[in-house]
Amino acid sequence: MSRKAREAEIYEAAARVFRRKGYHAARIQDVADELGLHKGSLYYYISTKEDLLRGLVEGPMQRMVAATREILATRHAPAQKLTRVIEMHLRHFQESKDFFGIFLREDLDFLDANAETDLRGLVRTYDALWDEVLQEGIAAGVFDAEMEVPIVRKAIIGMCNGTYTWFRADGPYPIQEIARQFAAFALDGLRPRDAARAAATTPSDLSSSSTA
Amino acid sequence: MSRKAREAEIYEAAARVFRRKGYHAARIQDVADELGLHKGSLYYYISTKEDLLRGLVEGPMQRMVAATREILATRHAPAQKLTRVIEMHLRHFQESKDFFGIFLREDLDFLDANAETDLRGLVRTYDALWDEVLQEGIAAGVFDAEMEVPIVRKAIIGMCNGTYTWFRADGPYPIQEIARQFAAFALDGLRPRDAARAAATTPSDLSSSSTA
DNA sequence: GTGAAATTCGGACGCTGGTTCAACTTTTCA
DNA sequence: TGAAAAGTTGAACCAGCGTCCGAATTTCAC
Repeated sequence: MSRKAREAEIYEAAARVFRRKGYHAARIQDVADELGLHKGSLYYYISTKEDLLRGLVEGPMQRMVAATREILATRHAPAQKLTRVIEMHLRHFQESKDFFGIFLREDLDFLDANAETDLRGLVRTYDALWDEVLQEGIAAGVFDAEMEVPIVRKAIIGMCNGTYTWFRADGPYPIQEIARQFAAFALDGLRPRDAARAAATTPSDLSSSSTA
Repeated sequence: MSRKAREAEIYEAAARVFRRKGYHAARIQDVADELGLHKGSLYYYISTKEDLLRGLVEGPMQRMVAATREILATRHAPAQKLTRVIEMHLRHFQESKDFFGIFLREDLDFLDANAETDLRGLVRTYDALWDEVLQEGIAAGVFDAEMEVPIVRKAIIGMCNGTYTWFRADGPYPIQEIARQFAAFALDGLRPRDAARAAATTPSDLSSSSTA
Protein backbone atom coordinates (compact mmCIF):
# COMPACT_ATOMS: atom_id res chain seq x y z
CA MET A 1 0.00 0.00 0.00
CA SER A 2 1.32 3.39 -0.99
CA ARG A 3 2.02 6.10 1.46
CA LYS A 4 -0.79 8.23 0.06
CA ALA A 5 -3.28 5.41 0.42
CA ARG A 6 -2.20 4.73 3.97
CA GLU A 7 -2.58 8.39 4.81
CA ALA A 8 -6.07 8.38 3.32
CA GLU A 9 -6.93 5.36 5.44
CA ILE A 10 -5.78 7.16 8.53
CA TYR A 11 -7.75 10.29 7.77
CA GLU A 12 -10.87 8.27 7.08
CA ALA A 13 -10.51 6.33 10.27
CA ALA A 14 -9.99 9.58 12.16
CA ALA A 15 -13.13 11.04 10.59
CA ARG A 16 -15.17 8.10 11.75
CA VAL A 17 -13.76 8.21 15.24
CA PHE A 18 -14.06 11.97 15.58
CA ARG A 19 -17.66 11.83 14.47
CA ARG A 20 -18.56 9.03 16.83
CA LYS A 21 -16.91 10.47 19.91
CA GLY A 22 -16.27 14.08 19.10
CA TYR A 23 -12.81 15.45 18.48
CA HIS A 24 -11.93 16.11 22.09
CA ALA A 25 -13.36 12.91 23.49
CA ALA A 26 -11.66 10.82 20.81
CA ARG A 27 -8.24 9.43 21.59
CA ILE A 28 -5.41 8.89 19.19
CA GLN A 29 -5.48 5.34 20.46
CA ASP A 30 -9.03 5.00 19.10
CA VAL A 31 -7.86 5.96 15.64
CA ALA A 32 -5.01 3.48 15.90
CA ASP A 33 -7.38 0.75 17.04
CA GLU A 34 -9.62 1.43 14.08
CA LEU A 35 -6.68 0.52 11.86
CA GLY A 36 -5.08 -2.16 13.96
CA LEU A 37 -2.01 0.00 14.42
CA HIS A 38 -0.18 1.17 17.48
CA LYS A 39 -0.73 4.79 18.26
CA GLY A 40 2.93 5.62 17.96
CA SER A 41 2.86 4.44 14.36
CA LEU A 42 0.41 7.13 13.39
CA TYR A 43 3.05 9.74 13.98
CA TYR A 44 4.97 8.39 11.08
CA TYR A 45 2.19 9.92 8.95
CA ILE A 46 0.75 12.79 10.93
CA SER A 47 2.35 15.49 12.99
CA THR A 48 -0.34 16.27 15.56
CA LYS A 49 -3.90 15.34 16.37
CA GLU A 50 -5.00 18.83 15.42
CA ASP A 51 -3.49 18.48 11.96
CA LEU A 52 -5.48 15.32 11.55
CA LEU A 53 -8.64 17.29 12.16
CA ARG A 54 -7.51 20.11 9.92
CA GLY A 55 -6.93 17.66 7.10
CA LEU A 56 -10.50 16.48 7.35
CA VAL A 57 -11.98 19.91 7.24
CA GLU A 58 -10.59 20.94 3.91
CA GLY A 59 -12.55 19.68 0.96
CA PRO A 60 -16.20 19.03 1.69
CA MET A 61 -17.12 22.64 2.18
CA GLN A 62 -15.32 23.71 -0.98
CA ARG A 63 -17.15 21.06 -2.97
CA MET A 64 -20.50 22.34 -1.75
CA VAL A 65 -19.69 25.88 -2.69
CA ALA A 66 -18.65 24.75 -6.15
CA ALA A 67 -21.77 22.65 -6.62
CA THR A 68 -23.99 25.55 -5.59
CA ARG A 69 -22.28 27.84 -8.05
CA GLU A 70 -23.03 25.37 -10.81
CA ILE A 71 -26.70 25.25 -9.96
CA LEU A 72 -26.90 29.02 -9.80
CA ALA A 73 -25.40 29.29 -13.26
CA THR A 74 -28.20 27.28 -14.87
CA ARG A 75 -31.32 28.76 -16.40
CA HIS A 76 -33.79 26.84 -14.29
CA ALA A 77 -36.73 28.54 -12.64
CA PRO A 78 -36.13 29.75 -9.05
CA ALA A 79 -38.25 27.04 -7.44
CA GLN A 80 -36.35 24.43 -9.35
CA LYS A 81 -33.00 25.90 -8.42
CA LEU A 82 -34.04 25.85 -4.81
CA THR A 83 -35.09 22.24 -5.07
CA ARG A 84 -31.78 21.35 -6.59
CA VAL A 85 -29.81 23.24 -4.00
CA ILE A 86 -31.67 21.46 -1.22
CA GLU A 87 -30.99 18.14 -2.89
CA MET A 88 -27.37 19.04 -3.38
CA HIS A 89 -27.00 20.01 0.26
CA LEU A 90 -28.55 16.80 1.50
CA ARG A 91 -26.51 14.70 -0.88
CA HIS A 92 -23.20 16.23 0.12
CA PHE A 93 -24.30 16.02 3.67
CA GLN A 94 -24.76 12.32 3.41
CA GLU A 95 -21.63 11.72 1.40
CA SER A 96 -19.45 13.56 3.87
CA LYS A 97 -21.42 12.54 6.89
CA ASP A 98 -18.37 12.16 9.05
CA PHE A 99 -17.15 15.60 8.19
CA PHE A 100 -20.47 17.29 8.83
CA GLY A 101 -20.97 15.44 12.04
CA ILE A 102 -17.76 17.00 13.22
CA PHE A 103 -18.45 20.33 11.59
CA LEU A 104 -21.82 20.77 13.28
CA ARG A 105 -20.82 19.57 16.69
CA GLU A 106 -17.39 20.92 17.24
CA ASP A 107 -16.33 24.47 17.60
CA LEU A 108 -13.81 24.55 14.78
CA ASP A 109 -12.97 28.20 14.98
CA PHE A 110 -9.69 27.36 16.65
CA LEU A 111 -8.60 25.85 13.35
CA ASP A 112 -8.98 29.16 11.55
CA ALA A 113 -6.89 30.82 14.20
CA ASN A 114 -3.42 29.62 13.35
CA ALA A 115 -3.55 28.19 9.84
CA GLU A 116 -4.35 28.99 6.26
CA THR A 117 -7.77 27.31 6.35
CA ASP A 118 -10.66 29.78 6.41
CA LEU A 119 -13.71 27.77 7.31
CA ARG A 120 -15.74 30.74 8.41
CA GLY A 121 -15.13 32.49 5.13
CA LEU A 122 -16.28 29.45 3.20
CA VAL A 123 -19.47 29.28 5.21
CA ARG A 124 -20.16 32.94 4.51
CA THR A 125 -19.71 32.35 0.80
CA TYR A 126 -22.02 29.38 0.89
CA ASP A 127 -24.72 31.37 2.69
CA ALA A 128 -24.45 34.17 0.16
CA LEU A 129 -25.04 31.73 -2.70
CA TRP A 130 -28.20 30.43 -1.06
CA ASP A 131 -29.40 33.98 -0.62
CA GLU A 132 -28.94 34.54 -4.32
CA VAL A 133 -31.27 31.67 -5.08
CA LEU A 134 -33.92 33.10 -2.81
CA GLN A 135 -33.48 36.61 -4.16
CA GLU A 136 -33.96 35.36 -7.69
CA GLY A 137 -37.27 33.86 -6.65
CA ILE A 138 -38.37 37.11 -5.10
CA ALA A 139 -37.31 39.08 -8.15
CA ALA A 140 -39.27 36.68 -10.32
CA GLY A 141 -42.31 37.16 -8.13
CA VAL A 142 -42.61 33.50 -7.23
CA PHE A 143 -41.26 33.71 -3.68
CA ASP A 144 -42.76 35.75 -0.90
CA ALA A 145 -41.25 39.20 -1.20
CA GLU A 146 -41.79 39.87 2.48
CA MET A 147 -39.65 37.07 3.75
CA GLU A 148 -36.45 37.78 5.58
CA VAL A 149 -34.02 36.04 3.29
CA PRO A 150 -31.39 35.24 5.93
CA ILE A 151 -33.95 33.70 8.25
CA VAL A 152 -35.50 31.58 5.54
CA ARG A 153 -32.10 30.47 4.33
CA LYS A 154 -31.16 29.48 7.84
CA ALA A 155 -34.49 27.76 8.31
CA ILE A 156 -33.98 25.58 5.26
CA ILE A 157 -30.35 24.82 5.96
CA GLY A 158 -31.21 24.07 9.56
CA MET A 159 -33.87 21.69 8.37
CA CYS A 160 -31.33 19.93 6.17
CA ASN A 161 -28.61 19.86 8.79
CA GLY A 162 -31.04 18.37 11.25
CA THR A 163 -30.89 15.20 9.20
CA TYR A 164 -27.57 14.62 10.85
CA THR A 165 -29.35 13.76 14.06
CA TRP A 166 -31.77 11.28 12.65
CA PHE A 167 -31.02 10.19 9.11
CA ARG A 168 -29.86 6.60 8.75
CA ALA A 169 -28.95 5.18 5.37
CA ASP A 170 -30.70 1.95 6.31
CA GLY A 171 -33.77 3.77 7.68
CA PRO A 172 -37.23 3.87 6.12
CA TYR A 173 -36.63 6.94 3.97
CA PRO A 174 -34.05 7.20 1.20
CA ILE A 175 -32.27 10.51 0.96
CA GLN A 176 -34.06 11.35 -2.29
CA GLU A 177 -37.43 11.02 -0.61
CA ILE A 178 -36.32 13.33 2.15
CA ALA A 179 -35.03 15.85 -0.36
CA ARG A 180 -38.32 15.68 -2.22
CA GLN A 181 -40.35 16.26 0.92
CA PHE A 182 -38.10 19.05 2.12
CA ALA A 183 -38.34 20.84 -1.19
CA ALA A 184 -42.09 20.42 -1.31
CA PHE A 185 -42.29 21.64 2.25
CA ALA A 186 -40.18 24.69 1.51
CA LEU A 187 -42.14 25.56 -1.58
CA ASP A 188 -45.66 24.86 -0.47
CA GLY A 189 -45.58 24.48 3.27
CA LEU A 190 -48.04 22.15 4.90
CA ARG A 191 -51.12 23.12 2.96
CA PRO A 192 -52.91 20.27 1.22
CA ARG A 193 -50.97 19.34 -1.87
CA ASP A 194 -53.93 19.66 -4.24
CA ALA A 195 -54.75 23.20 -3.19
CA ALA A 196 -51.08 24.07 -3.23
CA ARG A 197 -50.58 22.62 -6.66
CA ALA A 198 -53.55 24.45 -8.04
CA ALA A 199 -52.35 27.77 -6.73
CA ALA A 200 -48.66 27.25 -7.33
CA THR A 201 -47.15 29.09 -10.22
CA THR A 202 -43.90 27.14 -10.30
CA PRO A 203 -44.27 23.39 -9.94
CA SER A 204 -41.18 21.36 -9.26
CA ASP A 205 -40.28 18.86 -11.94
CA LEU A 206 -38.44 16.63 -9.52
CA SER A 207 -41.42 15.03 -7.90
CA SER A 208 -42.43 13.30 -11.08
CA SER A 209 -40.01 10.42 -10.65
CA SER A 210 -41.18 9.21 -7.25
CA THR A 211 -44.67 9.97 -6.05
CA ALA A 212 -44.37 7.88 -2.85
CA MET B 1 -25.54 32.49 50.26
CA SER B 2 -27.37 29.25 50.88
CA ARG B 3 -26.06 25.91 49.84
CA LYS B 4 -28.85 25.52 47.29
CA ALA B 5 -28.08 28.86 45.73
CA ARG B 6 -24.39 28.10 45.54
CA GLU B 7 -25.12 24.80 43.89
CA ALA B 8 -27.35 26.55 41.36
CA GLU B 9 -24.53 28.98 40.62
CA ILE B 10 -22.17 26.14 40.01
CA TYR B 11 -24.54 24.33 37.68
CA GLU B 12 -25.21 27.49 35.74
CA ALA B 13 -21.54 28.23 35.40
CA ALA B 14 -20.95 24.67 34.25
CA ALA B 15 -23.73 25.00 31.69
CA ARG B 16 -22.10 28.10 30.25
CA VAL B 17 -18.68 26.54 30.14
CA PHE B 18 -19.86 23.23 28.71
CA ARG B 19 -21.75 25.04 25.99
CA ARG B 20 -18.83 27.24 25.08
CA LYS B 21 -16.23 24.53 24.97
CA GLY B 22 -18.15 21.29 24.87
CA TYR B 23 -18.31 18.92 27.78
CA HIS B 24 -15.12 17.04 27.01
CA ALA B 25 -13.06 20.06 26.09
CA ALA B 26 -14.19 21.97 29.16
CA ARG B 27 -12.13 21.64 32.30
CA ILE B 28 -13.27 21.66 35.86
CA GLN B 29 -10.83 24.48 36.27
CA ASP B 30 -12.81 26.53 33.75
CA VAL B 31 -15.95 26.14 35.81
CA ALA B 32 -14.05 27.15 38.91
CA ASP B 33 -12.61 30.19 37.15
CA GLU B 34 -16.09 31.21 36.06
CA LEU B 35 -16.95 31.49 39.74
CA GLY B 36 -13.66 32.70 41.11
CA LEU B 37 -13.27 29.50 43.07
CA HIS B 38 -10.52 26.94 43.21
CA LYS B 39 -11.35 23.72 41.46
CA GLY B 40 -10.98 21.69 44.60
CA SER B 41 -13.76 23.71 46.20
CA LEU B 42 -16.27 22.51 43.65
CA TYR B 43 -16.03 19.04 45.07
CA TYR B 44 -17.63 20.25 48.24
CA TYR B 45 -20.82 20.51 46.15
CA ILE B 46 -20.49 18.00 43.35
CA SER B 47 -19.24 14.45 43.24
CA THR B 48 -17.95 14.14 39.69
CA LYS B 49 -17.82 16.11 36.49
CA GLU B 50 -20.26 13.69 34.91
CA ASP B 51 -22.81 14.31 37.63
CA LEU B 52 -22.49 17.98 36.92
CA LEU B 53 -23.53 17.31 33.35
CA ARG B 54 -26.28 14.98 34.42
CA GLY B 55 -27.70 17.64 36.69
CA LEU B 56 -27.95 20.03 33.77
CA VAL B 57 -29.74 17.61 31.55
CA GLU B 58 -32.71 17.02 33.79
CA GLY B 59 -35.34 19.70 33.59
CA PRO B 60 -35.42 21.53 30.28
CA MET B 61 -36.62 18.55 28.30
CA GLN B 62 -39.34 17.77 30.83
CA ARG B 63 -40.56 21.34 30.68
CA MET B 64 -40.86 21.21 26.91
CA VAL B 65 -42.86 18.01 27.02
CA ALA B 66 -45.19 19.54 29.58
CA ALA B 67 -45.62 22.72 27.57
CA THR B 68 -46.41 20.77 24.44
CA ARG B 69 -49.03 18.74 26.28
CA GLU B 70 -50.70 21.96 27.34
CA ILE B 71 -50.87 23.26 23.81
CA LEU B 72 -52.25 19.99 22.54
CA ALA B 73 -55.01 20.10 25.12
CA THR B 74 -56.38 23.39 23.83
CA ARG B 75 -59.15 23.74 21.26
CA HIS B 76 -57.18 25.80 18.79
CA ALA B 77 -57.17 25.00 15.10
CA PRO B 78 -54.33 22.72 13.92
CA ALA B 79 -52.41 25.49 12.18
CA GLN B 80 -52.57 27.57 15.29
CA LYS B 81 -51.43 24.72 17.48
CA LEU B 82 -48.50 24.19 15.19
CA THR B 83 -47.62 27.85 15.34
CA ARG B 84 -47.73 27.75 19.09
CA VAL B 85 -45.65 24.63 19.31
CA ILE B 86 -43.01 26.19 17.09
CA GLU B 87 -43.03 29.28 19.24
CA MET B 88 -42.83 27.20 22.37
CA HIS B 89 -39.89 25.24 21.04
CA LEU B 90 -37.97 28.34 20.07
CA ARG B 91 -38.74 30.04 23.36
CA HIS B 92 -37.55 27.13 25.47
CA PHE B 93 -34.64 26.80 23.19
CA GLN B 94 -33.56 30.31 23.88
CA GLU B 95 -34.28 30.16 27.58
CA SER B 96 -32.24 27.01 28.05
CA LYS B 97 -29.73 27.87 25.41
CA ASP B 98 -26.85 26.45 27.36
CA PHE B 99 -28.61 23.18 27.84
CA PHE B 100 -29.57 22.80 24.21
CA GLY B 101 -26.16 23.77 23.04
CA ILE B 102 -24.86 20.83 25.00
CA PHE B 103 -27.75 18.61 24.09
CA LEU B 104 -27.31 19.08 20.37
CA ARG B 105 -23.57 18.87 20.29
CA GLU B 106 -22.68 16.18 22.73
CA ASP B 107 -23.44 12.53 22.52
CA LEU B 108 -25.31 12.24 25.79
CA ASP B 109 -26.30 8.63 25.45
CA PHE B 110 -23.65 7.65 27.93
CA LEU B 111 -25.69 9.43 30.57
CA ASP B 112 -28.65 7.15 30.01
CA ALA B 113 -26.37 4.16 30.35
CA ASN B 114 -25.71 4.12 34.06
CA ALA B 115 -28.29 6.33 35.71
CA GLU B 116 -31.97 6.88 36.20
CA THR B 117 -32.20 9.66 33.62
CA ASP B 118 -33.87 8.60 30.39
CA LEU B 119 -33.14 11.31 27.90
CA ARG B 120 -33.85 9.21 24.88
CA GLY B 121 -37.27 8.31 26.24
CA LEU B 122 -38.09 11.94 26.78
CA VAL B 123 -37.12 12.80 23.25
CA ARG B 124 -39.33 10.03 21.92
CA THR B 125 -42.26 11.38 23.91
CA TYR B 126 -41.65 14.87 22.64
CA ASP B 127 -41.55 13.69 19.04
CA ALA B 128 -44.80 11.80 19.50
CA LEU B 129 -46.54 14.95 20.73
CA TRP B 130 -45.42 16.87 17.67
CA ASP B 131 -46.72 14.11 15.47
CA GLU B 132 -50.09 14.42 17.15
CA VAL B 133 -50.25 18.06 16.17
CA LEU B 134 -49.51 17.23 12.58
CA GLN B 135 -51.95 14.33 12.52
CA GLU B 136 -54.72 16.57 13.80
CA GLY B 137 -54.10 18.89 10.90
CA ILE B 138 -54.27 16.05 8.45
CA ALA B 139 -57.44 14.72 10.02
CA ALA B 140 -58.98 18.17 9.78
CA GLY B 141 -58.01 18.35 6.13
CA VAL B 142 -55.89 21.47 6.50
CA PHE B 143 -52.47 19.78 6.27
CA ASP B 144 -51.20 17.82 3.34
CA ALA B 145 -52.42 14.26 3.84
CA GLU B 146 -49.58 12.90 1.76
CA MET B 147 -46.79 14.20 3.90
CA GLU B 148 -44.58 11.82 5.83
CA VAL B 149 -45.29 13.03 9.33
CA PRO B 150 -41.94 12.00 10.85
CA ILE B 151 -40.00 13.73 8.12
CA VAL B 152 -41.98 16.92 8.38
CA ARG B 153 -41.68 16.90 12.14
CA LYS B 154 -37.97 16.45 11.89
CA ALA B 155 -37.78 19.15 9.24
CA ILE B 156 -39.48 21.70 11.44
CA ILE B 157 -37.61 20.77 14.59
CA GLY B 158 -34.37 20.79 12.65
CA MET B 159 -35.21 24.25 11.41
CA CYS B 160 -35.79 25.39 14.97
CA ASN B 161 -32.73 23.69 16.38
CA GLY B 162 -30.64 25.29 13.69
CA THR B 163 -31.17 28.59 15.47
CA TYR B 164 -28.60 27.35 17.93
CA THR B 165 -25.93 27.95 15.35
CA TRP B 166 -26.85 31.45 14.42
CA PHE B 167 -29.34 33.07 16.75
CA ARG B 168 -27.97 35.88 18.88
CA ALA B 169 -30.17 37.69 21.37
CA ASP B 170 -28.55 40.97 20.32
CA GLY B 171 -28.87 40.20 16.62
CA PRO B 172 -31.20 41.87 14.14
CA TYR B 173 -34.13 39.50 14.66
CA PRO B 174 -35.98 39.01 17.92
CA ILE B 175 -37.01 35.48 18.69
CA GLN B 176 -40.66 36.32 18.12
CA GLU B 177 -39.95 37.45 14.61
CA ILE B 178 -38.12 34.24 13.91
CA ALA B 179 -40.97 32.18 15.32
CA ARG B 180 -43.41 34.11 13.18
CA GLN B 181 -41.40 33.55 10.03
CA PHE B 182 -40.81 29.90 10.79
CA ALA B 183 -44.51 29.29 11.37
CA ALA B 184 -45.45 31.16 8.22
CA PHE B 185 -42.83 29.21 6.34
CA ALA B 186 -44.09 25.91 7.66
CA LEU B 187 -47.70 26.71 6.90
CA ASP B 188 -47.38 28.42 3.55
CA GLY B 189 -43.92 27.71 2.28
CA LEU B 190 -42.23 30.27 0.11
CA ARG B 191 -45.16 31.15 -2.10
CA PRO B 192 -46.05 34.81 -2.22
CA ARG B 193 -47.90 35.77 0.91
CA ASP B 194 -50.91 37.24 -0.88
CA ALA B 195 -51.64 34.12 -2.88
CA ALA B 196 -51.01 31.99 0.17
CA ARG B 197 -53.33 34.05 2.33
CA ALA B 198 -56.07 33.93 -0.24
CA ALA B 199 -55.89 30.17 -0.49
CA ALA B 200 -55.19 29.41 3.14
CA THR B 201 -58.06 28.08 5.17
CA THR B 202 -56.48 28.63 8.57
CA PRO B 203 -54.71 31.94 9.02
CA SER B 204 -52.43 32.34 11.99
CA ASP B 205 -53.54 34.90 14.53
CA LEU B 206 -50.04 35.46 15.83
CA SER B 207 -48.80 37.68 13.07
CA SER B 208 -51.12 40.51 14.01
CA SER B 209 -48.82 41.92 16.69
CA SER B 210 -45.72 42.44 14.57
CA THR B 211 -45.91 42.80 10.83
CA ALA B 212 -42.18 43.49 10.36
C1' DG C 1 20.28 -13.23 -0.71
C1' DT C 2 21.77 -8.77 1.04
C1' DG C 3 21.59 -4.27 2.43
C1' DA C 4 19.11 -0.13 2.73
C1' DA C 5 14.90 2.15 3.12
C1' DA C 6 10.29 2.18 4.71
C1' DT C 7 7.24 1.01 8.19
C1' DT C 8 5.77 -0.53 12.70
C1' DC C 9 6.51 -1.52 17.41
C1' DG C 10 6.51 -0.74 22.28
C1' DG C 11 7.91 1.61 25.81
C1' DA C 12 8.95 6.04 28.00
C1' DC C 13 8.28 10.93 28.94
C1' DG C 14 5.86 14.82 30.41
C1' DC C 15 1.85 17.27 30.86
C1' DT C 16 -2.93 17.86 31.71
C1' DG C 17 -6.88 17.41 34.30
C1' DG C 18 -10.17 14.97 37.63
C1' DT C 19 -10.24 13.93 42.32
C1' DT C 20 -8.81 13.80 47.29
C1' DC C 21 -7.65 15.69 51.66
C1' DA C 22 -5.85 17.88 55.67
C1' DA C 23 -5.30 22.50 57.03
C1' DC C 24 -7.12 27.04 57.16
C1' DT C 25 -10.80 30.67 57.20
C1' DT C 26 -15.40 32.25 57.62
C1' DT C 27 -20.08 31.86 59.25
C1' DT C 28 -23.52 30.49 62.52
C1' DC C 29 -25.72 30.53 66.75
C1' DA C 30 -26.07 29.46 71.68
C1' DT D 1 -17.51 35.45 72.71
C1' DG D 2 -16.31 31.03 71.63
C1' DA D 3 -16.80 26.68 69.68
C1' DA D 4 -18.75 23.92 66.20
C1' DA D 5 -20.20 23.81 61.49
C1' DA D 6 -19.78 25.33 56.89
C1' DG D 7 -17.01 26.58 53.28
C1' DT D 8 -12.51 27.29 50.95
C1' DT D 9 -7.80 26.59 50.00
C1' DG D 10 -3.71 24.71 47.87
C1' DA D 11 -1.03 21.12 47.32
C1' DA D 12 -0.61 16.48 45.99
C1' DC D 13 -1.97 12.16 43.76
C1' DC D 14 -2.72 9.52 39.88
C1' DA D 15 -4.49 8.00 35.66
C1' DG D 16 -4.88 9.00 30.86
C1' DC D 17 -3.26 10.73 26.77
C1' DG D 18 -0.39 13.13 23.07
C1' DT D 19 4.05 12.77 21.48
C1' DC D 20 8.75 11.00 20.79
C1' DC D 21 12.30 7.69 19.70
C1' DG D 22 15.44 3.85 19.34
C1' DA D 23 14.86 -0.87 18.24
C1' DA D 24 12.63 -4.46 15.58
C1' DT D 25 10.45 -5.89 11.47
C1' DT D 26 8.96 -5.74 6.78
C1' DT D 27 9.48 -4.26 1.97
C1' DC D 28 11.95 -3.86 -2.01
C1' DA D 29 15.72 -2.82 -5.32
C1' DC D 30 19.73 -4.94 -7.10
